[in-house]
Amino acid sequence: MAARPQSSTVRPVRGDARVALLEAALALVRKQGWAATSIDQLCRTVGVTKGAFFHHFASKEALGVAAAHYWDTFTAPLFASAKYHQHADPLDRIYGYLDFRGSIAGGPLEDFTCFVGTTVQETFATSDAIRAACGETIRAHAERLEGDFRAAIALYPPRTRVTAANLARYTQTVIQGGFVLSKAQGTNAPLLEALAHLKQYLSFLFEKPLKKETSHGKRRR
Amino acid sequence: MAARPQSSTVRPVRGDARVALLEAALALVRKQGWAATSIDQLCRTVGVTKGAFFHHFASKEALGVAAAHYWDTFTAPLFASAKYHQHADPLDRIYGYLDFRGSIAGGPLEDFTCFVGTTVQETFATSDAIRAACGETIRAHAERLEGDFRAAIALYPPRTRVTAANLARYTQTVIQGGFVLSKAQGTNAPLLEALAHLKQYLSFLFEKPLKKETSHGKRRR
DNA sequence: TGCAACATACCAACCGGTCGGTACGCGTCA
DNA sequence: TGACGCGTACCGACCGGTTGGTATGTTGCA
Repeated sequence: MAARPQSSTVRPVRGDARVALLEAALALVRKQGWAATSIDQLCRTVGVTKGAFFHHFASKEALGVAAAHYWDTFTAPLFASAKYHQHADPLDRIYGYLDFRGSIAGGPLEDFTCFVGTTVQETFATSDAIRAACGETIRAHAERLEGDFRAAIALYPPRTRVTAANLARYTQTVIQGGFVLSKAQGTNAPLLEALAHLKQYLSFLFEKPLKKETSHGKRRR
Repeated sequence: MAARPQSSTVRPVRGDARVALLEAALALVRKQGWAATSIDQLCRTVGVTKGAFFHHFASKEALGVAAAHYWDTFTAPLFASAKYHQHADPLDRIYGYLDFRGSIAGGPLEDFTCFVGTTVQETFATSDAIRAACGETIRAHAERLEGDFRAAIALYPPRTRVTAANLARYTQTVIQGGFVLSKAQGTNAPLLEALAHLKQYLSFLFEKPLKKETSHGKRRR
C-alpha cells in the first residue's frame, strides 16, 4: 500500500479529460442513445469525477454540441484519407465512397452507425443547440461530396435535372435510413442493400454502368 | 369551487387508460425520444396514476413493445384507406404511395415522423424485445408494398435484377432517412427531396416515365 | 361477491447540476 | 535559486428532484 499512485496509467493524464469525455460520449450515445447516457456514466467510464465534467462543459447540452462537432473532426479524416479519392473519374469516386461506407459497416452496429443521426432524432424538438450542431455536421459531410457530384454532372449530363447539393443530401438520407433499418433488423444487410440501390440509381441517372464487383448486399450476407 | 369533479371529461372514462397511455406514448416519444419520456409524464398527460400504468404494463419495456404494435395497427388503416390504391397500374400505386407520404409530411416534424424509427435507434442494443417489435412493425409495413412491387416487376421488367421485398425495404430506408435529415435540418424538405429521388429511381428501373405534376421538393418549399 | 380497473403511498437508485476545496504547472521577480 | 502568485484541471460531497418499480388499498361494474 506504500506504492505511490501511478497516476499516469490508472487514470488519463491530466489534460485529457475533455477529449476522453467526448470520445466516451460518442461510444455510449451511439449504443444507448442520448438521454440514456448519463453524466455519471460518462465520468465513470473515463475515470474522472463530475467536477472534471462540469469544468469542461457547462451542461449536458453543451457536451452534446461539442460532441457533434467532435464527431465531424473525428470522421472527416477517415473519409479524407480513404483511397477512393484516387479515381480519376468523379463518378468512380462517388461509387468508391459508397463502397467504402459498405466496407466499414462490419461488426456491432454501434461501431459504424452515426452519432449525430442518433442524437438528433432524440433532441430535434427539445434542444435547438444540439439539433443545429448535428444538422451542421451532416451538412458538412454531405458538402464534401458535392465537388465530385458537380464534376460528375458536368462529365455525364444527367437524365433529369438534379443538383450536386441535392444528390449529396440524398446520399446521406439513404445512409441514415440504412442505419435505422439495420438497427431494426439487427444486421447490416439493409444498409448494404440501400447502398447498392443508390449506386444503381446513380448509374441510371448518369448513364454510366456499374462494374460487376460492386454489388453490395446482393449475394453476400 | 364547490363544483363536483366532472370525472368524465377531465379524465378518460374507466377502461380507456391503456389505449390513452399508448397514444400518449406515441406522441411524446416521437417528440422527445424513448428514454426522455418517463412513466410519470405519460401518466400525467393522460390523467391517471402509476397504479394504472403498472396495471396494464409490466414495465416500461413492455409499454414499448405494446406501443410498437399499436403503431402498426394505428398507421395501417391510414395507408389502407388512402386513395392511391385505386390506380389500375401497380407502379402508379407505388408512386401514389410515395406522393401520399409526401402529402402527409406537413406541420411539426413530430406529427409525421415515425415512432418505431425513433425508438429503435435508442433501444436496439439495450432492449431486444423493443428492437424486435420495431423491426417487425417496419417489416410489416414494407411487406404491404410488396404486392404492388411484385406486380410492377411482372408488368415492367426491371433493368436490373431486383426483388419486391428488396425494393419495399429500400423504400422504407429512404423514408426513414428522410425523417432523420428532416429533423436535423428542421424542415420537411429533405424528406420531400428523397421521395422525389426514389420515384426517379423507380421510373428509371421500370422504364416508366413520371408525370409532370409528381415532383415533390423540386420547386416548392 | 368477485374481479378488473384503478388510486395512494412509498422506495432506493439515480438524475443533472452546484460548490468549496485541492493538486500542479508556469511565469515572474527578488 | 526559490518562493510567490495565479490559472487550469480536477476532486468529491452534496442538493432537490425524478426515475422505474412495488405494495397495498379503494372503487365500480357484472
